[in-house]
Amino acid sequence: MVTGQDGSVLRGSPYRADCPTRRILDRIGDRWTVLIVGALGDGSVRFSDLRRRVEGVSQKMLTQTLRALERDGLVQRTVHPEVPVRVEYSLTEAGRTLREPLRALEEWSIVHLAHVSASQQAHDRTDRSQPVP
Amino acid sequence: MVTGQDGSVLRGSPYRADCPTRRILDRIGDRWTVLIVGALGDGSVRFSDLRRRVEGVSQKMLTQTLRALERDGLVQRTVHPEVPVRVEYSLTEAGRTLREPLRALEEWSIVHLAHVSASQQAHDRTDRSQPVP
DNA sequence: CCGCATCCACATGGATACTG
DNA sequence: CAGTATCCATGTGGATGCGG
Repeated sequence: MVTGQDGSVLRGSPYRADCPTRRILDRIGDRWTVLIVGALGDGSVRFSDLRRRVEGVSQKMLTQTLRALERDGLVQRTVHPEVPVRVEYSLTEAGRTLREPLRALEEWSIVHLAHVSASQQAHDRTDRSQPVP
Repeated sequence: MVTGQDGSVLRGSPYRADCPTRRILDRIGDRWTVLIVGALGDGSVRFSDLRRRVEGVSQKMLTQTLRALERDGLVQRTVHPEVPVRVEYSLTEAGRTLREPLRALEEWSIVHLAHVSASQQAHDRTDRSQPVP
């Protein structure tokens, strides 16, 4: 929606369906993608291990997220046709590059979480009429 | 993420409600936060301007997101009690620091979007049975 | 073991109408 | 202008059961 031909940010619309940032955020902005990318790390992890590492994820969402990442060329899926089927996942080279900016965000989170939490509590104490969930 | 207090990656649970990354992602992972932070930039922007800059956002979501950011101490809200009320928003110092990791992510998006899109199309051509929404 | 299919609860967010 | 309040459509994601 809202597609402007000019690249102006202030005049034009920064919110466009084809905006790279928007596209990527729609991908990694979900509940699990970032955690899964983190959990994959450098190695090759099988499905059940992954499920244990990313505690709280349902197998539906794990599968779904992995499929999306695979489609995006960020995750490699390898099936070992053994007796009990073994499937391993690993980040592709492109996938590994995603870890950097993600780590930057993680850093920020760790550094600023205390400040953010303090702000929230101070704000909640100040304005009792808006208990913001 | 995936970092427990003990530093263990494989044993502990990376998914915990108090995980800093999880907390932050829950905040900025929504549809508008990142765009609004970007639209605020360095200056002071009034509500209606903001709404125009972040085209596509409803006033409900704009208000809601700004309130959350304000509560987090990332956005400063200033009311000018003039005839037609004028309200201006700007990033706090903490809020401005968020722009760096966000920019890193944006950079990544721009650099890798082509690759990701290509992967998607290749994947969709290869496997017609799973059109992955 | 890995994953798909189905049903369903809930949160997100858009449209609309009204206030100060 | 800058919200607040309400209703409602939709998407996300959890639970469960089945299949290869």
